[in-house]
Amino acid sequence: MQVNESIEDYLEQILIQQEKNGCARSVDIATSLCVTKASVSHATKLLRENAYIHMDDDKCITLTPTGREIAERMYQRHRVLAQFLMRLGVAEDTAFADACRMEHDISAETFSAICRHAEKDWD
Amino acid sequence: MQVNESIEDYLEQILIQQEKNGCARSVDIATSLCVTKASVSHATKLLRENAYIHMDDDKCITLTPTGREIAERMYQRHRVLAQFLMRLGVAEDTAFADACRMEHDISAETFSAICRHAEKDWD
DNA sequence: CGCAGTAGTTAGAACTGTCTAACTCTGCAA
DNA sequence: TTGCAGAGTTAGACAGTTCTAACTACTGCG
Repeated sequence: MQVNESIEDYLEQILIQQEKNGCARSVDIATSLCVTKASVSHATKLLRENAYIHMDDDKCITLTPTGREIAERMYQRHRVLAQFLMRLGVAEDTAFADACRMEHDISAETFSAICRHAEKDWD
Repeated sequence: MQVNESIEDYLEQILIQQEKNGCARSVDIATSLCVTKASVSHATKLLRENAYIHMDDDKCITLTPTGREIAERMYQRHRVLAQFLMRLGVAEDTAFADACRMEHDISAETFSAICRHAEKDWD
């Protein structure tokens, strides 16, 4: 299995819920990502098989160190990109939505450059 | 057919070749996008069926007005985004490669904001 | 106890985008 | 004329992502 956009989104969402509630539930992931429970079940099966997540007996999902590494990279990108776009004058909702897609596409070099500028005031 | 990332890439590449040579050829599109001729053939079939491109008897591909509109939007985004990233300090090659993916992801609002800042000097 | 609601899984299908392999067609050169 | 090279197409396969529909399992209430 290769880690692609969809997989990164699942991992990031699991991180967010894990931080908030201690662990993530399939049904909440489905709601947040606007997909069906079946899609989540399919994705979590893959993620389990590849040791990105762990699911205990009561279906509580937590990230393994490997999964967490990817999830935190995505989550950090998401926040920094959104902040950066807002600094450029983009409305918060749009900034978060666009950041959610951009986070998968940019190279480490571009992300570094954006980090260097995300704190600045330009206007 | 919905216009997605892959379709946008084909249209943009056709525009670039059309500007350069008067029309585009499947084999050159394949080389530029690093896909097989079969993939191009499949894509151009869809693009023809949906009136985004026209292919004359000697296989010369040109954009219809509808196709051109999308292609020009993508090409403009590509150039502006790449310029913007270079202003942030990203190397040219990386800037163009990242811009090529980002161009599909950003909203009109974010693109406007980037346009407003692409010309500025920050450093 | 029985039933309803909630959570999760599985099977099967569809769609997209790509690939390889095999084919046609055309033009050119020995 | 023959045959090769280049360009394009078609068929069939595969992987990824999603869906619907039907299922199981658990919980809690009347």
